[in-house]
Amino acid sequence: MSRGNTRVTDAVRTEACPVTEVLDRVAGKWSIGILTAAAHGPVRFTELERAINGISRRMLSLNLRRLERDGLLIRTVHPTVPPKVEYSLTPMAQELHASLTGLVSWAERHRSAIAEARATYDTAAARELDAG
Amino acid sequence: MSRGNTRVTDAVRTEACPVTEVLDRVAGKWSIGILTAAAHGPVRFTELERAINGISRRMLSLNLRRLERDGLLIRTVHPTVPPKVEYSLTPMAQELHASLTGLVSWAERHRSAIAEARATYDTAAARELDAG
DNA sequence: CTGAATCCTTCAGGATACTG
DNA sequence: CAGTATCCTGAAGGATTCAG
Repeated sequence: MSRGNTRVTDAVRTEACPVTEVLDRVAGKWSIGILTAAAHGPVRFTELERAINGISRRMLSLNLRRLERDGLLIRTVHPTVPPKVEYSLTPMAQELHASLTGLVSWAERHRSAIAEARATYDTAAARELDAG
Repeated sequence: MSRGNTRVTDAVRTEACPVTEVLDRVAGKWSIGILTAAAHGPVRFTELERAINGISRRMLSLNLRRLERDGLLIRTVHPTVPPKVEYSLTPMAQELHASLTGLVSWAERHRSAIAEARATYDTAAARELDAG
């Protein structure tokens, strides 16, 4: 999520708006996908890369670091050759994943309704352009 | 939800698509705040502007349009002078708001744990820099 | 295999000014 | 009151390359 030229520090912002703090954990194009992909046990880097359709190696790495930093992911390095690194959710993240499941469920249930609403809205706007 | 010997790849691909759609509706700095602020009945534009700390008039307007387009907000114009416009959640959005409440609750419960994890992570990184 | 480093583009979002 | 229009910045994210 872009914050533009906001001058407010993170500390002040999160204190003022806890809602934003939630979003920051889940924000970004890939966080939910990573959390979902890692929810059912230890997963290797390459497995995640293959599982999450369209993610770049860079973004996967960046997001894994951020999630690990926030205490949502456990990173386990097996000192073998070739290296083997596994990621899994912390208990805290497991809870988060449960909430996210609710979101996913909502999206599945209303996906077509949203598409329809959007189409209706757009045709209405187009008609106004014709009329005006 | 697949478990056990189901391969991660298959489990995630089927979820990753709606996941992206969810995120698109909730993405952005203000969507959750707007949905939360409008959840308890019709709210006027200026009321939202005051309720949501730090939002600009432009972003409020843009997000209201987007939410309305997706069928999450109802926009009611009262042809009075001065103009009066009220926003309220559609039933679909009410359900979404229920899920979002879970997210907010999660954030409140684990906020300090996240801050602590972050501090630990950062000090560990700093120590490695010193050692190296 | 698991990354980190670098460069580059896109776009959300802030500041500001204007309008019915 | 409830917006729209314009300009601009900074962060997200993609592509590519290098490394342990």
